[in-house]
Amino acid sequence: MAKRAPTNAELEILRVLWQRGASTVRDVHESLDHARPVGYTTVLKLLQIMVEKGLVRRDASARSHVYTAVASQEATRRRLVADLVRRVFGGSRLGLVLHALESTPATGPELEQIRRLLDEKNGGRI
Amino acid sequence: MAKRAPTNAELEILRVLWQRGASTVRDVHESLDHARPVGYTTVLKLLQIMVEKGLVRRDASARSHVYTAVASQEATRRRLVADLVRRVFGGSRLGLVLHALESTPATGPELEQIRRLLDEKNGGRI
DNA sequence: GTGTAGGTACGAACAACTTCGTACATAGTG
DNA sequence: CACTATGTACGAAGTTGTTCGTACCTACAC
Repeated sequence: MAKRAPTNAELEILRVLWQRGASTVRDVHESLDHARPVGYTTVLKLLQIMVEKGLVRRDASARSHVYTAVASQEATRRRLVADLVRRVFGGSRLGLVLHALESTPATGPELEQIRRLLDEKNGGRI
Repeated sequence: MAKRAPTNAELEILRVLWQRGASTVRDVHESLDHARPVGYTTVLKLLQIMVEKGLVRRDASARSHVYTAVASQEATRRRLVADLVRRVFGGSRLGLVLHALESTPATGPELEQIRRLLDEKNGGRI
């Protein structure tokens, strides 16, 4: 492991890669949120850095290199959530859960979904 | 608002202020986690910056200035969790809740606590 | 062949964070 | 008074993240 967590700009690029799958710089550049325009070479540079960090893999066999996310969105979320838990909740994952539950809108279907998940967990344990 | 979120080093200082209440630079410096030692003037500088950012208030009436956290720990947590939800879960707070629940250790008492909170929320509605 | 469109590489600049050295002020002690 | 201990202020350097300009390469159309 020892991989540094993705930064903000890197996360935006990863989001594109997770959604589109393997992509060229151009693909990523065009798929990026157009609300905050960013230069083509900026995306290129970021992807190069991300290769060095081990966040993406590069296939350079074609003229336009093709990039793929190394870590899954789920794994990355775990990583980032764990960081937050450590930094902000003193390492207590339960702390985050309770906090998140408290400030979550209590619409019926959502509560249902949560309750279902809880039941499953309970079912798993004896 | 428009306040920038506290950085890592700032969070560590805030943790001390929340725990100890109003404190001098020396207080904070000594209470800081000694695992990663940091210079006295570093803490001072950080506190000065935090005053500018509006993260802490300073009482300069005594020779040793006294600093107090402006935002509560709870409010700061809300802020940071909201940032994470935006950056990592595309703004879906429920996404975070489900994620956090899934990767939370399912010890009995904890599940109980969560269930109780859920019941309260339900009671609140309707 | 020549030119152009589209590609990569890379250096440089700026901003934010973090750290600390150094300068300077002042309370208190002998 | 002189010295020391304890404060604050501030500049500056190192690091990381982000952005982009510029240089250079090459496929392809004419």
